[in-house]
Amino acid sequence: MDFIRTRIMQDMASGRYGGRLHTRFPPEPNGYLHLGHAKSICLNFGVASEFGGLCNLRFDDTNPAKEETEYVDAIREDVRWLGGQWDDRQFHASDYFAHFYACAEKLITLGKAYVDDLSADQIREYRGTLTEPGRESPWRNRSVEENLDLFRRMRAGEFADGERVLRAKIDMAAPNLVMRDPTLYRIRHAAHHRTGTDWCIYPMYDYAHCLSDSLEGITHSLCTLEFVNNRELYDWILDTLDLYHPQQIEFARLNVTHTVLSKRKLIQLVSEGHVSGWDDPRLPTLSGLRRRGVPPEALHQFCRRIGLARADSVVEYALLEFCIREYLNAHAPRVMAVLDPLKVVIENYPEGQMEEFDMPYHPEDPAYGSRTVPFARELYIERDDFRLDPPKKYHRLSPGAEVRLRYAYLVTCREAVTDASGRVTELRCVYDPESRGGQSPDGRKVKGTIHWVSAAHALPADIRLYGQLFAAENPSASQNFLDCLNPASLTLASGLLEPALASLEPGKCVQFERLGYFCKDKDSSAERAVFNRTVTLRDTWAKMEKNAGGQ
RNA sequence: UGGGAUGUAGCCAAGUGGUAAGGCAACGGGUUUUGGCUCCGUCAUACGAAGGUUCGACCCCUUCCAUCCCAGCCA
Repeated sequence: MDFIRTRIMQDMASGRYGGRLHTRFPPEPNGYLHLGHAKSICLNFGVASEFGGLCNLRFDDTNPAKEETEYVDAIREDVRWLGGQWDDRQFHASDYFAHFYACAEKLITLGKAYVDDLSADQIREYRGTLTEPGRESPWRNRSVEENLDLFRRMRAGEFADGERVLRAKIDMAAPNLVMRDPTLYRIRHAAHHRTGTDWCIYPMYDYAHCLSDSLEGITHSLCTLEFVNNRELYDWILDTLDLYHPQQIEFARLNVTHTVLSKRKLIQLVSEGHVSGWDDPRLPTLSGLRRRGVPPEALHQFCRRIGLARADSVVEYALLEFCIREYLNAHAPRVMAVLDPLKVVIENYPEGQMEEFDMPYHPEDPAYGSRTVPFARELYIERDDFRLDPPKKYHRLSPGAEVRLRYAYLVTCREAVTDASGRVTELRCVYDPESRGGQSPDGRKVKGTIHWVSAAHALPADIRLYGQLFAAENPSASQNFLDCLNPASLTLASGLLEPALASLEPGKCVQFERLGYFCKDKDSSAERAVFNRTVTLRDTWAKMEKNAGGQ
């Protein structure tokens, strides 16, 4: 049990909020959601359902310059995909602009806020530094009447952008810089994606967030660690206004190796064309992960396993891969596909003959049913499943060696045909007719089993093989994170699929046996399917070879 | 340098005075018609460091060290 759930249980037991639990997921609609947001979604919606509470979806749209409706729609889709249920509780900070304004007038009346004529640069100068206290603005002690008048005129549009701001009157010598008369409102003559030109003054995050939480009756306002300093202001505003007061609790944000989870960097990757879009399967965006074939359940497991604490941490990408494999192993139908084809001719199999094998879609779960797969004299196998000069412990095909063609027959390689350059172009094999289904008729041991497709029946397909977007473990540590971009993050292959795959719907995930999990992409056409590799299978053999090569 | 937060294995993370959970990774082995899955085993004399309190300290106290956050009219 993590510290937040522990605390929620205590609060519910003590009746602190009348035994209620109400959280919120408050994204700013200025970009797409990513893995870091998944952690927050799983937390906020998760605790709500675990403890019989509610979780609101709230768009923190207080900055008209950055926010767009496109992002609102994308965020809704992503949250829904992850199972977040907000029912009729989709809110927007912009819904509360009138309330925020009224609270601001009250703060002024209380003598706790003032209109400042200082420029942005001057405000910065007056703020002081980490070690020196700030100085009070010359406009700090205006009368309530003058402040009210000025603020109303700000709202009426009488001033230009940047001309004045509304500030809280707290303490310019506060050791916490957030408390040195923070800005509450700024003037922005800009159209807001929801309120249009109704307003030309917009509230700041610190001001809007606590008031939104309070208005919605939030009990536990969960946010990331960089807001620890802001909690003092959160509390100050609510206390000063004497309003219902939720509890802000901070947790460490998620970091994952080999990727970036900063909105700024993600926007840059998309806008500069380093990736194909927000849903590029190499991106850690939820839409990218979805397109890659990552099931939402895998993300839930991931969020459960990464834990929740207050220490900065970087989770290894391998853990995400583990969670993806874990779910897909149990839920993805098995099929056969060859990504790097090598032709095989079964010399003793009659020309023109064809037979069909019934193969289960899932070896451990009969409920997945089966399909038939055609077998004929000419096949394709994976080029990597043959070696002219096999290393020790190589269980696959090589001259004279026998392997099992998955669910079909045992075959022995008689000859490898090579071209002038020495490249193997074709394998001449013989099969054992007694081994139908892949049985060993006399109990002889055949260690290797390889996948295959019938040359005459195979479906061509484009396969996108994705690797890490960044070669470096921590791209953000580099001077320019773009320098860490992995040039091999995407490689294209022309594969051959077993015919049953013709009817697979886009968005569905399957396991290409012995290769990995693949998701049919929306770019697929009737003539040619496109598959994205979600994740490879664990490959113990590749690891053995690599370790042996290192010696 | 002021304030705040955090240090437990390669990576996460429990433990909150009674003698270091769990997961990932790694390594070894069994099983296997996926070199997949699965199963079994190994993996911190040690909790940032040094002192102190205590019968007993990861836990309490003191000092120190390291890392992260804050000087937007961003969130």
